[in-house]
Amino acid sequence: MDTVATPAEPALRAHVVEVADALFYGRGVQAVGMDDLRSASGVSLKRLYGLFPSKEAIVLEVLRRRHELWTSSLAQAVAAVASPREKLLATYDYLAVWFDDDDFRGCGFINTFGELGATSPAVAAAAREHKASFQSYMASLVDAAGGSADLAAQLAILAEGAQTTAAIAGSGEAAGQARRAAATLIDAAL
Amino acid sequence: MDTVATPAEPALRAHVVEVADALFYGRGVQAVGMDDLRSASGVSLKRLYGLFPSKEAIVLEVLRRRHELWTSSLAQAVAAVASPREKLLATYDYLAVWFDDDDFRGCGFINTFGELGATSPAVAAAAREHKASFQSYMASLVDAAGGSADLAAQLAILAEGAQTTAAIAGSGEAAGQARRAAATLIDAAL
DNA sequence: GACGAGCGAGAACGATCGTTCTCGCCTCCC
DNA sequence: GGGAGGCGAGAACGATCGTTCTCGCTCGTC
Repeated sequence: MDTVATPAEPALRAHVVEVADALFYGRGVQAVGMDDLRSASGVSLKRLYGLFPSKEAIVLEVLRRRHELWTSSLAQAVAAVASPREKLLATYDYLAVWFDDDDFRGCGFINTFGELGATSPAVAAAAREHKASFQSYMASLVDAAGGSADLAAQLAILAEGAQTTAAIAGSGEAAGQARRAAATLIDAAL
Repeated sequence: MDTVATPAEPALRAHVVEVADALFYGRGVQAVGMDDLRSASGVSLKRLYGLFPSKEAIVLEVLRRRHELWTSSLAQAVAAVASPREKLLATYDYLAVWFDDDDFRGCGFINTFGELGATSPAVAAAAREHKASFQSYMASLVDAAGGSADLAAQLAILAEGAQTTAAIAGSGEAAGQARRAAATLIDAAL
């Protein structure tokens, strides 16, 4: 039977992607070599290239995982509160918790887009799809609250701005500022 | 006397920085080699390393120039209108014009921060100072309009969010959405 | 016209990258 | 127990990077 020493291929892929995510997010994609990924994951180069055809494929898989984690965590935070208005504001509370992580370094999609978006169409598309997904999620929440599509776009812009502001300034206070702005916009619109 | 063939050193530096800015902004810093900069600028490698001690020094000079251009262009757009409220909104009109540039690819500071912020403290500091400068400029405009510091932070976050949204989505409509949100926040606060 | 300083073009260099290959060892099956 | 297949460790490879060096030419000066 399988022992710890030989995990099934899907579990190994997941492990590699998780380690790669931490490395890429913390240092930038181009600053992490395949050998760094090998040491950090304990998976040999031969196996890495058996699991993934190239480094870019790993990058895309990392972005896919990050999108899923973000989406489900946000949905969980939204589900924890009751009213449509609270659900809208829950987004910014979720951001506040995230910003206070010690290793918070901004939105991984924005960072990777800035680094590789101009050279890798696949990376640019992944970032675009992630942001479009968030915008349409916000639109569904706003719709449930009786707001317009324009309000949804405005709330999404606030969330984007809070992420880059918190990342570059190195402080999490942008989450509270964005939350107060969102509350003002919501109350003015409804 | 000096002819076209031997421009003075400051003019040559300015030329190199301008060309480097276009290359770095369009493709990302790490995707542009010193040889690309040599071909694009027509300045030999030996001269490049006589003008600047390293590639990173050129990157920092590019960011410094970009900060000055952004700051003075924004001030000019703000000066063109009269009332304090209009001056606040002029920021977003300025963004709208910028977003419609064919080669708009987001905020150069955000992009460079995402690419090199984790590895180069100097780049991270340049991005931080640029954003802090913008925030304090917004704060002075808000103060002149009789608004609070929190309103200033909120308006700055809207501008940040519009930049990344426009960059990744590839469309400039975020400027108008951010402008309408800003108007709502201003009217609610004053 | 001879000479020396300075410059451009590009080779050279050492480092590093993504990717592949080699080799030795371990393990599993008959 | 013996042979074969698969794996890990790391060398190898070709490309590319930032940076420096070499060489030959051009020019200004006496």
